[in-house]
Amino acid sequence: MGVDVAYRLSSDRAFGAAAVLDVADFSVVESAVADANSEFPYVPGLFAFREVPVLVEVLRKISTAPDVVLCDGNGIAHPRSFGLACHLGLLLDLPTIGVAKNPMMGEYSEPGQNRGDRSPVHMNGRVVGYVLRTRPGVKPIFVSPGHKVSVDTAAQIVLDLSPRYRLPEPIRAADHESKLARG
DNA sequence: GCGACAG
DNA sequence: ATCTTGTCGC
Repeated sequence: MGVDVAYRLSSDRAFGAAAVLDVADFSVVESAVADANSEFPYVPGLFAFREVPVLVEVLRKISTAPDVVLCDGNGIAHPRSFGLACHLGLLLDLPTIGVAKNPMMGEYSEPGQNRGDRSPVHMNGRVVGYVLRTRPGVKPIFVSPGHKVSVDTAAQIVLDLSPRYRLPEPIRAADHESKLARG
């Protein structure tokens, strides 16, 4: 499953979406959307307080039990080692993985140019995530565990769920749904 | 103190 | 993230 939130700046509303996919063919099995007023502003490090509320709402509408939830943002690769994916996972008691398009924390080196190439992201001498190349020659993504998933498993799952595009299919699907709901 | 800083 | 038109490429 993938989750994402789209905003309508002009009307101050947030549209959360969740999409459950079948790993066999990446088809969308179930999806749902929910909207709410965006209460909390975007503050780096406090991202969860902005998006978790509407995401919890939309997940209440999903009846399929997901194996893992991919979130737009970070997991433990966070200043307080507790990003959006950690909040959502602990709150719902579900395995979660953070998938960010840009780095926020940690030290890392540029991964190779081939699909699947990755470099560990270190924080205080610990590996908190991976910079993962999902498409050859394309900007890599930043993967870190949210809840109940190891660093290596998180990277492997995300790579497996990104067969064709830079971002994993579940997140692409959720992003699409949230934007449709936003109008 | 200064700079960096997911979406 | 959002606001926006066209444009280059498979």
